[in-house]
Amino acid sequence: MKLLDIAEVTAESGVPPSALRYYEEKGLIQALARRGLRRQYGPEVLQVLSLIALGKRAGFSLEEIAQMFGPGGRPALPREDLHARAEDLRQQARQMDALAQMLDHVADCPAKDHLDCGKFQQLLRVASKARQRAARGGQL
Amino acid sequence: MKLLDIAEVTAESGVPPSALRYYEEKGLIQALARRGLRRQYGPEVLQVLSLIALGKRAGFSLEEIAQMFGPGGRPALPREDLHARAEDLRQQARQMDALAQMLDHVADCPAKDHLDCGKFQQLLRVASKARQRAARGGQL
DNA sequence: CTACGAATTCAAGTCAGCTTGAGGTCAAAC
DNA sequence: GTTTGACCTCAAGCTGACTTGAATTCGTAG
Repeated sequence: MKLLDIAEVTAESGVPPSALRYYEEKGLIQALARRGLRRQYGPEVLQVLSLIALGKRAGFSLEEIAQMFGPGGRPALPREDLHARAEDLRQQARQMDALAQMLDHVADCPAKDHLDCGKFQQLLRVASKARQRAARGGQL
Repeated sequence: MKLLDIAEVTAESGVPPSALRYYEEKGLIQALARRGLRRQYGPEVLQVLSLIALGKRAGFSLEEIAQMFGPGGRPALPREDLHARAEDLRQQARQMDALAQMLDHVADCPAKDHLDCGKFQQLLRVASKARQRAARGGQL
């Protein structure tokens, strides 16, 4: 079982050493051993880092990510919460698709102001709808 | 044309006055007038705020949002950039759906560690794949 | 016309997520 | 055995997105 030096983890993941140490401090990853002072990571750390990157992109805080995927292997959250978050994510994914459509649209729409454009308005309504009082977050 | 007091905007949008003033300072919104010192907003500010909320959820900075949807009505970015961002967003939306599946899965999967679970691994691969060297961001 | 309360400005503070720098340690190459 | 260079720790600094608080300004109700 090959162990990775912090620099190797950085090379393969793109995550700088300072961030890796920070993640460790926050309980998201851990080195399997030390050689002298130096951290030695197992290969699976790369997957955990993918997971962290994914979670961050989805807007989760490091703390939330740790609760869901942190070392321990098992989430520190009740099943129902996990399913709720999943539902939220799907909602968010649809909003993102709508936003993508809006960007494509404004790129080519001739209107002087995107808010004047019916198509744009409609996309915005769709994107903002259905999220009325959905869990995480709040009102807008 | 009815003008809105800052408190009304807050009431309808959920965005606190301090944040509204901050957005104005950053050029994302603007009041149509002042009554004395008090800002008077047009109703369309609510749509702009929806747009901001959407953009934030998608991980854009306020500056990026201003470039895309800021006052001026027209994006301050070349068409190609907008389409590129749209493509990125769709990618991200798919990643979010994958993450949702992962959450649903870990909620019920009996494995002691999610990384031991083949299904989970597969979902992670799918989510992390295809984004190898896609524009915005970098390596992981 | 005074008083109230909602809004204003401006400076400073907060939090997350890192980065940077100084000073120290240690494995491996020479 | 010493030097080198990668890594370490710890404290301080930075950016983005706001919030908070003090001191002030006004429109409106009485």
